[in-house]
Amino acid sequence: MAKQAAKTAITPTREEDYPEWYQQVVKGADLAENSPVRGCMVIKPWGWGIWENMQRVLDRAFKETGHVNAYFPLFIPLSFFEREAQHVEGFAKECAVVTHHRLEPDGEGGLKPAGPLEEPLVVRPTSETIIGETYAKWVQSYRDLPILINQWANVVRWEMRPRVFLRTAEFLWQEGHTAHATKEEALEETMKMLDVYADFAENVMAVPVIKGEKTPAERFPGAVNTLCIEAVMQDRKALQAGTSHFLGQNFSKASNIQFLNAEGKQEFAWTTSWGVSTRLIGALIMVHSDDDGLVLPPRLAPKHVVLLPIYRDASERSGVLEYVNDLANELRHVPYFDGKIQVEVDDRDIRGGDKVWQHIKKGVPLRVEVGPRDIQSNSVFVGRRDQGPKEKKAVPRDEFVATVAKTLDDIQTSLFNKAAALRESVMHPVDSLVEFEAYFTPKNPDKPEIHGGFALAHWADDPAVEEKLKELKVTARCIPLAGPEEPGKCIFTGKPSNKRVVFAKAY
RNA sequence: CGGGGCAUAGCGCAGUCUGGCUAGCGCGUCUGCUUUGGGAGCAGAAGGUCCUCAGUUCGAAUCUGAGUGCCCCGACCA
Repeated sequence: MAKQAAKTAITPTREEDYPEWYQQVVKGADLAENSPVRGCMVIKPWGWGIWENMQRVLDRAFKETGHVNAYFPLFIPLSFFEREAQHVEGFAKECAVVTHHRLEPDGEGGLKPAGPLEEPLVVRPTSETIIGETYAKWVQSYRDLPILINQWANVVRWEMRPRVFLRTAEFLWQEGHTAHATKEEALEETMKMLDVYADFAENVMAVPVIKGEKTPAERFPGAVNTLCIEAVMQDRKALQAGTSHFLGQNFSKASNIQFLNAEGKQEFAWTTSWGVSTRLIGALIMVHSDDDGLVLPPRLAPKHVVLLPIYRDASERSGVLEYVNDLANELRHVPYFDGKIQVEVDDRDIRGGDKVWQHIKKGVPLRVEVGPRDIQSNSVFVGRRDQGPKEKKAVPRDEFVATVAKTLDDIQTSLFNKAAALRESVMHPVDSLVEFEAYFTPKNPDKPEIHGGFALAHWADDPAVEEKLKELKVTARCIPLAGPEEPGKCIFTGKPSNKRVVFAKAY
């Protein structure tokens, strides 16, 4: 007797234990695993495939907006790092520092660090300082500007509470660093890249975002202004999915990026920086996935279609495989998004049900079963990942091939719409502190249930507000750019306010 | 950095209190056979410095001491 099949592929469900569900989705989809180094993860091929797709699409967007790629060192001399006071304050506590350059026997069979460095090296938590130092050498005249460079790199921030993809000690990202002759141009760049991110999140990740400006307390250390995109996860918490910083002249003064303008006067350049990281994969998981595992938007899925040959014995096998391989080859020529349909034929010798569930847990958008019966009727049996695992239907083979790209677009759209509906359902105007507190207080404080959401409330920049927010474990996510001007009173201090701010618990 | 807990097979655990046969169990892994349109069954196999070091003892996974690592709660997290 087969044992009772679990109702969902992932246990626990989102409702039962959201953080644990997240970890099980990552495991079930074979995206990544924890490594022997605390806080550092091994990204496995399926997870890496998603990141590669993100990189490809973003990289093209950066090139289309006039940027080029380059690479700067992993190590930053401590003295560079010290130059921008705010920057130091923000990052000092999470820096890994290299102090030695050699190992030697410790006399007990092991090794110990030897050869102390004259100046310690900080493993980059971000590269403003080292890139600023380099730009200072490159820039002499207004004719050398703008500099529009991006780099793909790893960075290290020694986090106390790591979580796979969402907060890891080492993570991968891209960081754009630009220098401009005028403030206006730098501001325009900051906004332009925010739009690139928002467009990517919505059209490629199928994740609706709120574009906004950070409050002073949440700003990047050393920035004049930080813009961000914020997304709603299924547990109603917020996740910052991308940031774009207007750095003013803070870093150019710290690194001495000066140029001679057209009037022959020395000026400091205006700089920006902007980045997104492997954290986006965490966002992808928490926005779309369900209790059966990962759900991938087709535009980022490493494979769009998995073909599952079904046969009983060797005599059936060759016929089915021939049919399936033929179908795979035809599909591989079908254009989709910015390339072709990616197809996997899974003929591994493992039990059928187990195999199908593996692909469900990995979030492959389309599963196609082909057995002797289907071949007889020249049709295929199709399951969509955005629908239930049992909702499958027979489709004539040629129709499937002709409509596969459109079907993937449908899935992409349905995922976006579902996420947009979720976001709408958790946006909530709040007009009093009492209401605010109630909104963000779980019924069960020991094991908080899914609660809260995105509270839109009037706000004033005041230390008392920070105090209250900390108590509730809520943060000001952003001042939405699109939010209407609306006179009101700060719900914390009673001070006048002309716009609502988004508040939420956050990752 | 403060408070608490844990350390035995890849993972989850029992055994420790009360020292004593060859250190077990579940899951997973591997192999074979039977199965396969929905998460299989049977048979077999591999896999352990019982965290480390020192001590007590005829004998230590078990008792004692020191060390190390990890987890949870706080602090911290642009």
